[in-house]
Amino acid sequence: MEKEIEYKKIPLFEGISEENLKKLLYCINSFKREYEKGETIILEKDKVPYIGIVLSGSVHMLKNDIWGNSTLLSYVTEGELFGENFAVMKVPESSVTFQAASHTKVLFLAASRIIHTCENACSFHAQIAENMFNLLGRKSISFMNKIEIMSKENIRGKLLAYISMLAQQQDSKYVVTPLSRTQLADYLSVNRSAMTRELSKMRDEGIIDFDRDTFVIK
Amino acid sequence: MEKEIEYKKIPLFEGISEENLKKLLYCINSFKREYEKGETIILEKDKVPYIGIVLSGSVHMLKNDIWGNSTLLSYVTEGELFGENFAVMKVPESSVTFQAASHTKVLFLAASRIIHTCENACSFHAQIAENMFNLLGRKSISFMNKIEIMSKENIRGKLLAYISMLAQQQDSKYVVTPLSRTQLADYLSVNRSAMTRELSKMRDEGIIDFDRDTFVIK
DNA sequence: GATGTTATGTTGCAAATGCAACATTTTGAA
DNA sequence: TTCAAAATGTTGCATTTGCAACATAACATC
Repeated sequence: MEKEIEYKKIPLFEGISEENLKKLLYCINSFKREYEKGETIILEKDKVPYIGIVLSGSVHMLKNDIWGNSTLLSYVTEGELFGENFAVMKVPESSVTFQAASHTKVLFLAASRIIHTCENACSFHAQIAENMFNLLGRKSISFMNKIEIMSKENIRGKLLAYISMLAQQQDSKYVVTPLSRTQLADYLSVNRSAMTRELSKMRDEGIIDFDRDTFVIK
Repeated sequence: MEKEIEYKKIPLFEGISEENLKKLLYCINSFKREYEKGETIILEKDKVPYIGIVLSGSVHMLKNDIWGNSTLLSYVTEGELFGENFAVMKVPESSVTFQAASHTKVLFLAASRIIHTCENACSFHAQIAENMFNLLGRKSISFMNKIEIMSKENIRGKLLAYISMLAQQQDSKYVVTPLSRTQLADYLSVNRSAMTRELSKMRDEGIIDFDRDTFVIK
């Protein structure tokens, strides 16, 4: 059995002392649940007034279309949130399914208790709301980045947009990608072999150079 | 000169009475500014501790890559927010440029005054925080939808994913799209004529039917 | 209604991409 | 180390897509 992540390492709890966290977890109606591999955590169309935090294991986010085809949209690992986009809505209905990818422990927090400050307006309560804003903004920005990259007309455009984004983030012309080739092709939604072919072409044309996980912009 | 949108029609201010709104706007350090067409509102890498609301005109969101190419990412019209994803971050630095697309009036609100409840914990202050959570969640979900659609391997897949999404939202097999063909091709990041060609093929194969802005799933 | 403008549909052709099959390299477990 | 599994690179070929050019339809303005 995998160990649970320490609460102090969870980004949503950043800046909250351990004693306060205990009180807070009680105050915001938190509860834990475990799921077997493959078990559904939240089903499409479910009401989700809760934000989930993965304590151990991992969670897949799936989307079913009206013909019944299922697509893996993303996955959530230890310490990360899921369902928060839906939970903060006025009508907190999920449009995706969350499923345990392995044996998984989840901590649920009532979103309304984070969105609305409590009567006693405790400082740590304000802190978790602030952290929540942060995380929502961060996720939105990463979505924006992906959309910007994916909207490029061809594979070369996507690769250049991706590398450009890394260069801006890392502020260098030597950039390191956290994704393997297979993962990168998946992220860009392009064929893996077509992608490596394009990378080779770009190297031949002297636009970029690369070695393993490092790209050089010329 | 275009008229400003009424404050009560701005989603961020929903549920706040006019008297309270006046106090609130003062409390959260709001201020108005006008921009000429083409004028830069927020430049990439700028610190943006403010959330912008378009009162009249419209704003373009642009992204520059490291080679200097500029891409139009989206546009923001009357009553809508911009910069909020960046403003709610701990380090509120924009990674995009905002530019007035026409003569534009903008209302700025200090994000920190929305994120942190004020000392007197007024109810309308809590309301705007709640609205802000709502809007962030909503934007995130619309990004997710777009990513899901764009990650389909080919034009047919994208069209089907788009139509499926509409069908789920409208809960019907007869769906109405708010986008023209040209706009839809743009949204899906595909060539317009290739898209209409694919639509015709799909009709020939009996998968869908369509007339103007209505699609029928068979 | 006349007329110019924009959106939409159609098609041939060139280019880009996906696919499959295979060689090579890297990784991880025993 | 040794071996199997997974990741990566390469290439020919079929398919898809973008592009350009054009015809037609819808729309707006006078």
